[in-house]
Amino acid sequence: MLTPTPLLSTEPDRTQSPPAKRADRVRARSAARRESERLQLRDHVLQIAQRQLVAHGYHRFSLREVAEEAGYSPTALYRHFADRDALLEEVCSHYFAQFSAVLAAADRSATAPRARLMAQAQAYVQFAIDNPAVYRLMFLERPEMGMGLSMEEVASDAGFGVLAQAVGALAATGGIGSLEVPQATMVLWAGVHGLAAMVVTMNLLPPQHFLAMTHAMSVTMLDGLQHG
Amino acid sequence: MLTPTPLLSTEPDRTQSPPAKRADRVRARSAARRESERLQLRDHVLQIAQRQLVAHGYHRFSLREVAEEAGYSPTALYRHFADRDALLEEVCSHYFAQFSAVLAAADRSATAPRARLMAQAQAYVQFAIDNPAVYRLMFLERPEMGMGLSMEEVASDAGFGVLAQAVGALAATGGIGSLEVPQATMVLWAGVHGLAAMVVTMNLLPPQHFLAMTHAMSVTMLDGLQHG
DNA sequence: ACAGATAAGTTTACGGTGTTAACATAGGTT
DNA sequence: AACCTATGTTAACACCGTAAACTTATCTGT
Repeated sequence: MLTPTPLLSTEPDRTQSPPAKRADRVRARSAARRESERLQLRDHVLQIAQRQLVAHGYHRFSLREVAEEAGYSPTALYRHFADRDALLEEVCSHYFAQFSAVLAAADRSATAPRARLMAQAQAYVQFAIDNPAVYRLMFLERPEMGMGLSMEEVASDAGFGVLAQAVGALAATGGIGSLEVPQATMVLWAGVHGLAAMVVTMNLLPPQHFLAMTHAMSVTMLDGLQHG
Repeated sequence: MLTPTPLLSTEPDRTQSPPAKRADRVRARSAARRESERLQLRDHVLQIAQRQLVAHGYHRFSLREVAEEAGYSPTALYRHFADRDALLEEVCSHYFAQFSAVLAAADRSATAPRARLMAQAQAYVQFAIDNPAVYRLMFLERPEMGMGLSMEEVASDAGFGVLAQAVGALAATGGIGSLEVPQATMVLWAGVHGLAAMVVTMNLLPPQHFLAMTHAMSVTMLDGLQHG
């Protein structure tokens, strides 16, 4: 509408690639603009999905309501996401990045392996306290996560590089007893995950208690690893 | 129909209780029979609900399908259960009994406090492996569980009497370091719960691995408690 | 410049869910 | 015989995710 694209018929052979003519540039920019619009829309929808997820909780999350707030018909979202789960999966991966950034920051807040692990545990549970619906989505509502992996793959690849690395550092100082690094990593993860799961599912204690329990659990496990 | 209850108008004062007449007995038995029928139906529906829960998993559980298999219209169930959640709550409480029986049996399989706790942990995760949908329902899908409880109440009353008792026994032998019994109980529970939650949500490792990890986690935590 | 393909959005529709309201009816009570 | 209550039914509402058909705008190839 605003770009009439006037001269075009003067160039009959547009298949030869090296000398890019004006029409090609116009076409390229047009495609880029459309692609950017598409990405912008995707991002917009994703942000709304995030907001609604944290606002209404995981159970009430509805694709139709996301579409309504975004100003589209429900089925329009299917041009951009395969289905509801795919949409949630993308929300998920966004928060996964944020989550591992939080853990990495906690890891950097100390130098001794033990202190690094303690800080990570604290940050882990704090994240669950701050984003219950998100943690639930990431770790409690995805049966298709993994399957057929080895312990090593799970312990290292699944976004827990920082954890596995800190455990490795602890092992180097003799802080792990008879356990292998992957096993110790999984045990530590499972322990903290148990607390986080409690935080986001049953609310039987105020959050601060869980932070205190995280501390207790961390020292218990780390002591136990050392004397194993 | 079968009980015509002939002589009744001859007795004006039925409020006096001691001399129970024939009519009263008939009425009582009739009421008892109806009540028993009602309970029988409730039980029938509950059994079907259990079956479907373990068969289809938590997410696919549907009140309408339960009603269909039971041979009733969907709305009929509302005469016996407040709503879907109430129905699931009853299924839940049934399995809670079974679960704590399993834990108690495991507890009795050993005498030393530490061995008792190890056995309980193993049985705990085994239960989750055997009944994933049930464990999920019991511990992962109920936001209304508790709230406003103290740590002591949670650690003891919430069906974990066996666990708390074993921890108490361990504490008596000096097996707990600086932690109080309720705190130690919660830490142990959370640790094993983390493994169980992993079993029933993500399936990234075969079940046997989780049993091995349960062992590793138990010894780690128990060692850690001792040297804390 | 015009015909055709492609992409993005719409409306409509299907099958599913939990739940409420209005009605039917059998049984026991008065 | 009249009444009431418990236990069912059907119909209906408001959601849900998703597939199919259609509309419309934009870009593309001849």
